Amino acid sequence: MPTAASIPDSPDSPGSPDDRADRTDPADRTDPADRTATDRSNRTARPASARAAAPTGANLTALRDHNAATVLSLVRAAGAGGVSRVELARASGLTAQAISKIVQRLTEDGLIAEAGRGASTGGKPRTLLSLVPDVRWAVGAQLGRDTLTVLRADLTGRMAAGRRMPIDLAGWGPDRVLDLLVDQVRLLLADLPGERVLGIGVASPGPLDQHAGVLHQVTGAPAWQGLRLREAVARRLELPTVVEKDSTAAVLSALGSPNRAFVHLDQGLGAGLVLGGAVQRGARTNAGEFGHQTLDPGGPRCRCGATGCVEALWAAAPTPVAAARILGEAVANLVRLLDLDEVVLGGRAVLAAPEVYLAEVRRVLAARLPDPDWQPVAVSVAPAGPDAVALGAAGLVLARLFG
Amino acid sequence: MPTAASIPDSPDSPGSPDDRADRTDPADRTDPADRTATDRSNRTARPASARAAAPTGANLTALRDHNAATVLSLVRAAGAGGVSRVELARASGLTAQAISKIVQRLTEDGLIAEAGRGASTGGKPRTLLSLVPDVRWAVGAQLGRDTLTVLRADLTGRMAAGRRMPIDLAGWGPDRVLDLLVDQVRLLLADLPGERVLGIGVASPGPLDQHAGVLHQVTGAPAWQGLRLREAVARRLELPTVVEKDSTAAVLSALGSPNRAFVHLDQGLGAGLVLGGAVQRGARTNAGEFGHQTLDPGGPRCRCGATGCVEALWAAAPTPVAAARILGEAVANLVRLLDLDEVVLGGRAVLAAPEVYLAEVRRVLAARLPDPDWQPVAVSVAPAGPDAVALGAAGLVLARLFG
DNA sequence: TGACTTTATCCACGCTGTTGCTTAACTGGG
DNA sequence: CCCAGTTAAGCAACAGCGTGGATAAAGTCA
Repeated sequence: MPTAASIPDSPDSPGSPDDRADRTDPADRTDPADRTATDRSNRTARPASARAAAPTGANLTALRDHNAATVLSLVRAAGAGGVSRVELARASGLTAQAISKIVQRLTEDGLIAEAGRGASTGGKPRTLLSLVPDVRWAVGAQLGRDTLTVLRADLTGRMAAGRRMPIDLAGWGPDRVLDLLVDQVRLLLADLPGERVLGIGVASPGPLDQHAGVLHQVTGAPAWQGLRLREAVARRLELPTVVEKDSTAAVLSALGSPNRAFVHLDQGLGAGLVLGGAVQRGARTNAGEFGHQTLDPGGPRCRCGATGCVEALWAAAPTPVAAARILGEAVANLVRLLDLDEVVLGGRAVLAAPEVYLAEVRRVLAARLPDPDWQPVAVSVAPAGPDAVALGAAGLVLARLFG
Repeated sequence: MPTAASIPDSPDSPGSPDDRADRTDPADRTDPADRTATDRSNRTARPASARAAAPTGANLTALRDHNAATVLSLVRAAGAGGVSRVELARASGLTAQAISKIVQRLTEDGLIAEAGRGASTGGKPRTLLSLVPDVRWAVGAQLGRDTLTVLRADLTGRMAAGRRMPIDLAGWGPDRVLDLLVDQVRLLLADLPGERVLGIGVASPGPLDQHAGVLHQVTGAPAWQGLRLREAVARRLELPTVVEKDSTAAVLSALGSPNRAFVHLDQGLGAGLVLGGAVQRGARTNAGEFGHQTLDPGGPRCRCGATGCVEALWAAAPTPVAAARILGEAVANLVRLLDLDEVVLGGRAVLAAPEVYLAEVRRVLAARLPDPDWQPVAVSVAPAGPDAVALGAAGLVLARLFG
């Protein structure tokens, strides 16, 4: 159930359309800088987009940043209760001395602070440390087909302020929508010094090139095709900008298992994947096309042209329970293929009947995966509710800080 | 097509059954040491096996090892042609000085050596470096239900020697099979000094706990249930030992795209996944259960109890082409969900009719994914042929060295 | 032949985490 | 009440990492 407070709708829509060079030719989508120079593998059938597996070297700065992110991440995971240096040392594998130094730096930066003392375990009691939530902020935005959501999140990933308003992505075109986006972000950040804003994450319907920040064709919105979204937003707001597919962003809307999926059932069906602790985007950053998994070759024809896609079966289901069951079957496939232990359900279709989806997905999972080797799988509804995508987009910015 | 030379069959089977304490109670499968101590997340429905996301700290030793592995990996990727220090510096992001130091250390260890000079680009010609393949060896073994494969691979991942022999996994029981395994490995390593052997990787049918190295139930072979396979092998051979599921091991049998799958169609159907450059095992190290993806709820009943599993549909297919088409449909789902750009087909069922599978999978992929956003996907048959699983198990050991 | 370019190394340096030791802070027995 | 024992955290010296500037080596080209 969506427990967190959600954004109040606020219908106002300024924005003046003017033409800028944000468009790119759909032909040259790939960034040549992304390809490694020393790529002389002698395999016969070489995949086209063998993007740098980035086995990149690390220097002392990278080492320090890595350890700082590690510690910060552990402090965040501890929540308001706090953690002691001793616990940080044990969990990170670093020595107590190293932890002390790192904690000192983080404290000087204002990111963490002492938060009381723990019970003594026979000697000097541990000093507890916790995150200072509001020294840095991340902005998250969701460009929906009919809705724009903009919010501000603190370091713990909690939403502090936000607005949601109706738009017409296809009809208005990029300039008007982006101008509106920019105005709303400026309102959110009005009383904040710029150096305390880490950046902005913008979630959009796919497919897109996440790395380059360029949209591909957005079904039914030709004006957006080839838009250099990251550049466009970064230039207007002068903030570090990250672009992400909506369902992928959503998986970062809350902390969770290192092997989890966010199943986003809105106008389309997508899945955001975190596997082995890392967000998975795939070779062309299009991973998570969950809606067009074939679940029944004899099923109804889908708008994608194929037959028996999950999305088509779901749309054709006679009752809400039947629709939820279809989703459950697809989720069972997902869990089994990737060995997930957490599935978060979200998107408007789910939020319209959360109990039905929760119950049916759990039921199908229990039936399809009776073997204890595959249990338990935690199934829940996105705590951020309708803000999950935008909050996850903000989480994408926070992720830079936490490793 | 399986081009590489494959292991000659050699039927001999010593091995004396004696009882050792390699068994573990199936109840205490999880290793308590794997769980983080500072795990006090306040989520309500916490997944049971939220194994340490391991945001572990790094010290200077780890930094050095990481950079050495990075460089070594780049040298390996360059193949026999070699790479220069300058290219290594550019690809790794390290300075030329750092590369020089690292190269010096690696050369002293005998892992790499100079391999001629490149053409001058206007000044002193570059000194080319390449891997010395046979200074270290990795052993790979596949415990099949009816076959034992044991081989030795050099640093480039090429098989140097190996044997394959029939066994009866269920009938013989662990001790006889493991004794045979140990004898065969000793034969393979007879003329090698121990310090040049990096370790052994053992692939087995799943499910298993890869991290703990403990088998779960092996269908039809109750004597193997709960066997501490890693400990048992490590104790007998006194070598670093890694255990892996067969299909997961196979994905490491050759270098390839950072987003690829090895589809292993043998007695069962499994998939080994490399996503984002990392092998994916999932929450309970059971990822890749590809055979029991539901592809047609109205289909025939599977031995797993459900209906319409890929495996059941495949088995029920009237012709080899129809069977290959089923696999193609399942692979199309996989490619679309994870955005893969490379799929390798292997296992005896594929190797029995490689052209049929290759053609059908390619055909279905082209039909199911007409959108250029999803192309090209390189589809091939495992170059290592029947040795893919064992070679991948050896690759698992090599992976330690290459990062 | 000599100027120039590129490659690779030498050496001093700053910064990292580590080690050994000291100080701080609390528990609990006599 | 005191003091031994225990645990937490900081201080100082240190080894090892990659970096930056200078330099030698080995080619090209006019």
